[in-house]
Amino acid sequence: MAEMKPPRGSGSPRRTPPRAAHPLLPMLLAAPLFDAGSERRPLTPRERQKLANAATRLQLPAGHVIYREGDPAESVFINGGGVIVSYKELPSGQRRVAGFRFYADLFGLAEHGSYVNTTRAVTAVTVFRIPAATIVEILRHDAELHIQFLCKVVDGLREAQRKSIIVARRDAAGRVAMFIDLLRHLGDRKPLPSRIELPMTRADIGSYLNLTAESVSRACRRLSERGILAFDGEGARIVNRRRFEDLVAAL
Amino acid sequence: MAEMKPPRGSGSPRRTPPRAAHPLLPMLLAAPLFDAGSERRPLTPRERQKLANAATRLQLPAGHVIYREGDPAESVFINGGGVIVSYKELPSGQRRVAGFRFYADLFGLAEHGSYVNTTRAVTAVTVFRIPAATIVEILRHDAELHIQFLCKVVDGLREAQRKSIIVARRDAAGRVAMFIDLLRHLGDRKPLPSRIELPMTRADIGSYLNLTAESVSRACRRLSERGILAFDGEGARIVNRRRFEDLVAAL
DNA sequence: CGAATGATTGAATAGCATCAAGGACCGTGG
DNA sequence: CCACGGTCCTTGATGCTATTCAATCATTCG
Repeated sequence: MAEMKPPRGSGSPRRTPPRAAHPLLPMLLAAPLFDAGSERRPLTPRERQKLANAATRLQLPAGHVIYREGDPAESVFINGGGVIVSYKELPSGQRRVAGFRFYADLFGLAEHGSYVNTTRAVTAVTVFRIPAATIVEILRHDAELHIQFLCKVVDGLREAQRKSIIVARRDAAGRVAMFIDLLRHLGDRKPLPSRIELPMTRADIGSYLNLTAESVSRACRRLSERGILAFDGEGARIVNRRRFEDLVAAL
Repeated sequence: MAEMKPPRGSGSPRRTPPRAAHPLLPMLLAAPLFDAGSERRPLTPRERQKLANAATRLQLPAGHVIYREGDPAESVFINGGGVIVSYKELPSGQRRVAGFRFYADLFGLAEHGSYVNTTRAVTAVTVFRIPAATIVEILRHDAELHIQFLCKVVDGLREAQRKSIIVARRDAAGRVAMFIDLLRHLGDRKPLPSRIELPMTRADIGSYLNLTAESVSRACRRLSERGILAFDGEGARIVNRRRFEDLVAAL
């Protein structure tokens, strides 16, 4: 009765290759604060070069832990390609995924000198590491870049609030659909893709959505059965856009 | 069997008076980004004066809507005293409370020139309104204040993440306890208070915690029955600190 | 006093978590 | 080449807990 469902099993770290627009220079993309209508303004080549001069470029394999919660925060990071997961380890040993960081995302902002989350590479990634003291000095002397930085942090705040909205739904299928829609809108792709990569595990997705991996699995199956999404090896394809968007908007 | 529970009913907007440290000047309090050990540095009198010169001071009654989601974002705001709730209206008519803003909190940051949430005064409040163009100009020319601003935004990001952790709990009583603990730690009060004001409605608390007002009510009753908290008119008192902290830490 | 708002309580339902088991895939080592 | 262990995904049966629907009570305001 169940249609052919391509199981996903994979015994090891993921290996989706990162794809970066301009692999050698760090990039930030953030929505502007006050200028209505204006599109995301990317960093200028000069600004990127200024960051690059202060940054160390790292290539890390999937599974690599970039920093741990509580470590002294000596650097901030910019994702140069690939997917990174940010999470908290709870006393019970459980993980709570705070979010995923994609290309041009900023992460590693500290509180009182320590990192608040642990971050781990989901796929192979490129990251730019910038010493904290250096970035403060750069921002102090470059008001324009400072504002871009501020915009990016505000972006992070919006994402956290969007997450709250998603998690507030009670139906697991709706949460998964909204999660996929969230990923779909990342990076400002002009034609919204109909296929979305899901390199993270079901457990990671579930931890982000406040669901168990089992519930995520069941939700995916229901979405398949309803003809809304199709799940293949490491991604999902939107089968019926109408119903998908209706489900996402159904709040 | 149920012990005397002072019901809370109140037919109208709340009227808890705001208490501000220095009512005439705007204030921001934010944890520093990288300096380990250093306490929250408040704004200097000069910085406060600079903001005050650009700000309009407003006194608003409880229930007053400060701005609505989607309005053109012409100003940013600093809470000068009182409690403000920030929420989103969903198509279904439901509300999702994003958070509460207290003294020295910053709010009204836009995305693409529009406000993303609606904010409403829970109690009578004092707010400082600063035109967007002005604040950008100030930050552009005052790197130190700009960094304070950035710290405050990062603070907001942390709060949103803490909310995610709270909401991830399954038991309603635990969520309510963590919510009360969150409020307890606001403002950096030296001796943590054993009584916490709850000027917002059960529905608002529930919306913040992803619970119905009924569930909040039941959770409060259970916390009473277990001798952990006592609820009076518009607040809660910690009866057994040990068990309260155990419950809050139980993750 | 009557209307409105908010809080509380009760009973039935719906939905996810839990526990348990099985299967698919990958890398490794004999 | 193939068997093995590990990781991840899937599926099933059961129990628990918040939601829902409904009713009641308290308080404030006109």
